[in-house]
Formats: sequence, C-alpha cells, structure tokens
Amino acid sequence: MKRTVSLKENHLFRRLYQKGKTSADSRLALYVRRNGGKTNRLGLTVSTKVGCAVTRNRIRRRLREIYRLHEAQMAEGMDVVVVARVRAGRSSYRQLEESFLRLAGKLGLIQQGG
RNA sequence: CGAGUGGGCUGGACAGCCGCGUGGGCAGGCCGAAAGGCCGUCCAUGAGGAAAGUCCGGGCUCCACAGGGCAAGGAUAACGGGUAACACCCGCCGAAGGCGACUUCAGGAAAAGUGCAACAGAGAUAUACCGCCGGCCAUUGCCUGUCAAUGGAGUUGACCGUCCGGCGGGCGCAGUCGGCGCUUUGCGCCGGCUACACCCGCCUUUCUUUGGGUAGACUCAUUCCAAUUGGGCAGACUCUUUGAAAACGGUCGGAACCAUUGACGGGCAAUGGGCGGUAAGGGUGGAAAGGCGGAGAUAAGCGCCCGCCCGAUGACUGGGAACUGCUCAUCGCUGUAAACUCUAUCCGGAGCAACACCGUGGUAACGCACCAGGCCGGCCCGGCCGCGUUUAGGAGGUGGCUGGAACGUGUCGGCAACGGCACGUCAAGAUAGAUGGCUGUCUUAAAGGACAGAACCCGGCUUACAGGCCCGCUCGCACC
RNA sequence: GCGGAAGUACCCAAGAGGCCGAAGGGGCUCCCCUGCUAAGGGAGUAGGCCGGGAAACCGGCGCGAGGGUUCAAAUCCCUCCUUCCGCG
Repeated sequence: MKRTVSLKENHLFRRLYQKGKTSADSRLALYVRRNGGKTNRLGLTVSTKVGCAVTRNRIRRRLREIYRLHEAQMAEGMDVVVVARVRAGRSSYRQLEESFLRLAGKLGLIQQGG
C-alpha cells in the first residue's frame, strides 16, 4: 500500500460519516470523500457485533488485502472507510471482494477499465 | 467381545507467487551540516491449550506508613506435606453414592450466646388436649354392717326353666346295673348304660381382617334432546380370606336365716366438676428427646433397673496427625452457622491506561523591546508574527517490554505433588494493533469445517472445544 | 484495564426462606354508557411448557441456565450466559 496511509483519528471518521458519499449492501458499507491531498487514507471498522476477535481480525485482513490488490485502479486523494456488517462474518473472501468492487464502482472510486 | 472408569498427548505437514510486524546486515539510492530518517535488498523470526472469563494468588511500579498492634471490612476452614503464594496440587482420614474401578463433599464450633423452624399436630424445645392414675365435691345405682318394725320360715335342702350353638369322635372321672372274688352293712376287678367337663374335626351365626366382582343412585361428556356408551367419586350387596367369640337364670322350703321399710354407718361402680401425678399410648411432621425386648417396682408411669444395639465425651492401644479399635468409665444433648455469631489463620491501597523521561499549540507570571528577528517569496516591494525565561499543564513520543519462581534432556531424593544437580537452548513484543490472498502435493473418513487472537509477566481455577492417539484399572459374557 | 447494576407471565413490574399458580397495573373477553366510535364505569376467566384424556379434569416441571445448602429456594451460596451503566 504505497500511496495509502491508515485513518486513525475519531474526528476524521465522524466527518466522513456525516459528509462523505455512502454506498452499502448487506455485507459492507463504504464511505468516500475527497481529502485534498495526493495520498489515500483507509479506515476499517469492524464492530464487536460481527463476532469474536478471531473473526474480526480475519475480516480486517481480507478487506486490507482486497484494497491492496486493487489499489492501482483507484482514484487518488480520497478518504475511504469500510464498515463490516454482521453478515460479513460468514462471508468468503470472494463474496467480500465482489461487494467491495460493486460499491466502489458505484461511488466512482475505481476507474473501471474493464 | 461388550459396558464402564481414571489419566496423559495432540489440535495438520510441506512447497511456490504476491503482501505484513519486529530484529540484524548492506560497498545501494534519496533527504540532511551532522546525529539520523525514508526507500530498496538479504537473512532470522513471528499467537494458545485454553491466548478467553477476570474468579483467586504472586512478581513489578507508585502512594501511605518509624516499627508494631487494635478496630472495621473481607477471605479461608478435617489432617500431613508441596509451593514465592493461593480458594491450587499431592497424600491420607471421615461422610455420601456406586456390584466395582472410582466419583463427590464451603469437611471447624449448635454443650458460649441470640435468632428462625410455615402448614399439620395435643405439643416444636418444651407442652398436657385425649388417655392412664390418686385424692376432693355432687348425683345415681349396687352390695353390706348395727338397731327397730312387719312378713315368711323348724333341721339330708329340693325342683324347674332356658341353656353351655348343632352333629360326630376321643380321653378321663362320677353314678348306676349285672357278674366274679374276698378280710361280706363293705371293698376290689371285669363288662354294659347314662350324664357332665375337657379336647379335636366339620357346619351355623356375629365381629374383625385380606384380595376381588358388581346392581342402582350422583356427577362429567361425545354439536341440541332422549336413549345408549365411556370416565370420575363413593362403596350397599356378594365371593374369598385371617383371627376371635357363642351365658346361666329362676322358684319353693328355711332355726341360723331371708325379704321389705326407716334411722345411723361402711364399701364398690358409673357420670360430671375441680386439683394433682405421669410422659408408656394417640399419628401430625423433616424433626416428638436414644432404639428393640423384658422384669420388678409403682396409684399410674418413666433408662428407674436388666440384656442387646446406636451415638457423644474422656481414659487406654495403634498412627507423625486427622483418626481408629478390643475394652473401661460417664452421659443420652432436635435441625440450621451457604442466619447472626464464636474460634484459628491470612489480607495496607491502587494498578503498565502503574510509573519515569522528552514535550507542540494555547494559557499565566516575570524580564526585554517597538529596533532587531522569524515565516511566505528566486529577489525588491508587499503581507503575517512581539521575543526570551520560568511554573503549572500535558496532544503526542520514548522507556517500562520481555532471560524468566523459563524451557528441554538426563540423573538423584520422594508413594506423589515437588525438589536438588549436570548439560543444552533463547523462542512474538505490536500500539486502530502484524499470520492474509491465490495455487499445488501428502497424511486423513474429513484439512473449503473444533473452540478460539498475546497487549507488563508468572502460578492456578473455571468455562468452550471437531476429531485423533496412547496408558492404567473395573464389571459382565464366551473360549482355552 | 478497573468498577457496578439487572434478568419474574405478551408488556411494565411487586415479592428478600414456608400460607407463592406467584401482589398490582396494562393487555384480553363480556356488559353499561353513545346515533356510532374513542374515552370513562362495572364484572370476569385463563395465565408458560410437558404428559394423560373426546372433554370436564388430573399429574409433573417452570422466576436467565446449571449445580449446591436446607425439612423447604424466585429469595441463601458457587459457576456460567445475556443486557445495561460508570472511570479512562
């Protein structure tokens, strides 16, 4: 993740939830907003309602891997927050990837080459 | 072979590509005056048996405290050992459960004191309702003594009725008749008859007991009404079965005597009232003041006494102790402390978000100054900012941070928990939190599917867990 | 990381060892009131699960779950589960 840093502060999350563009399905929720810089910032949220610590870690790693593998296609200078919902705990990697790509395309985060 | 019981181990392995955290190397690249930072590359390494729950015990750090004690609050609880310590572990004792292997137990004190024990029951830690017993009083009945009156009555007593249920049998005794003998008013022996008592068997009646059957009534119901049918409640009747029971009364005669009436007494029984004794019996309860049997004594009763058993305490034996056992002595006490309490032992408080260091912006105080300086800008012009020190503060950062009551192997001591010694090894240290994605091979019944993520560290406990492997032991069946 | 509270019928809930099939209210059913409804007033049953039965009815288990103490547990004790709150 060469052009991406992680999003950590709570006030940035709040601003994104209030002012960012939203798209969601039953597995994931995606928030996107332009941040004015050149690098992307990624935040991941998995609440304790999803499952135990092992399950939450697995979802977080899969989401980070999905983001890493599609980083080259993404627009620059964006703040991105991915929220995992309850059904994500029982979803496979392929299902998560499909949901992420569909939501990101809907929000214009990914320039669809093909 | 089947069923069971206790314990231990394991919790997939290997390879390729892309990617991540930490540590180290590099003559590499970029930034920087330097310290150093970033990138790149190579090497090493990278979650558990429970990392979980946070239920106990410690290390470590800070705070309080001269040291210690008391109080409050809390925890623990047979005994001996292990341990840094423990609510842990091992051994052992006791109790409960199991045919057994074995399992479970907050397992001190109820005789220091206080509290609680609903309902039921006469009574709940002592009671007196019924019952049993002894006095007292009242009433009634019966028996009886003395006296008086009236009546009956004169010397072997006799007789009657109903009935000891009925029938049959047996034994004994008595009476009587006949025969014989003798010591001849009599006695003995043999035989017959009769009556009575007792015993046995069968039948009858009544009461009691055991187990069945069932008419009718009442009641509930199959959509309404009626019938039928079924259920519920109660148990008349009947069958069967256990045990027990089936009496005597009257009349006449009569000296003594008897009957009636009256007076004065005595005794017994019943009923009622009241007083006292008793704790055997009642059948309620989880619990009724040791249990079973017996004798004497008593007004009636009672471990009051005796035999056997049970339990507690003390002495003695064995054991290191809890405890145990042959015996002896004394005693017979409800349960509850996961009710208060008492006894013994232990605990100062908070927690790595502790704590130590560096420290932005903004704020306060003091000093200096309106110059100089700093920032933006290639430069001029221009624009913006007061500066320094100190205190408090503390975004954030660094340390704390992993070599330790450590792990492995061997050996020695110990029943064991565990401990001693020798050799070897260094195995995550993150900070929004590193193990993921894709693919292949092997083991496997199944790996695409157990439970589950370190957060300062350690010892335990508890809880979750797909499966796999190994060992000890018990019971049952079969065979040799 | 540390500390605290709660769990009772469909809902809100009382009860703090025994008379507890478990107070009370909402809800439910019926009646009154009204031209009709709402509101208001009055009365009443059952309260969940399992088993037997055609029904009347009978029996057992249930106060978050599982154990224990006690003659007796919603209540006392232990372990676990769930939910909520506070510090930071």
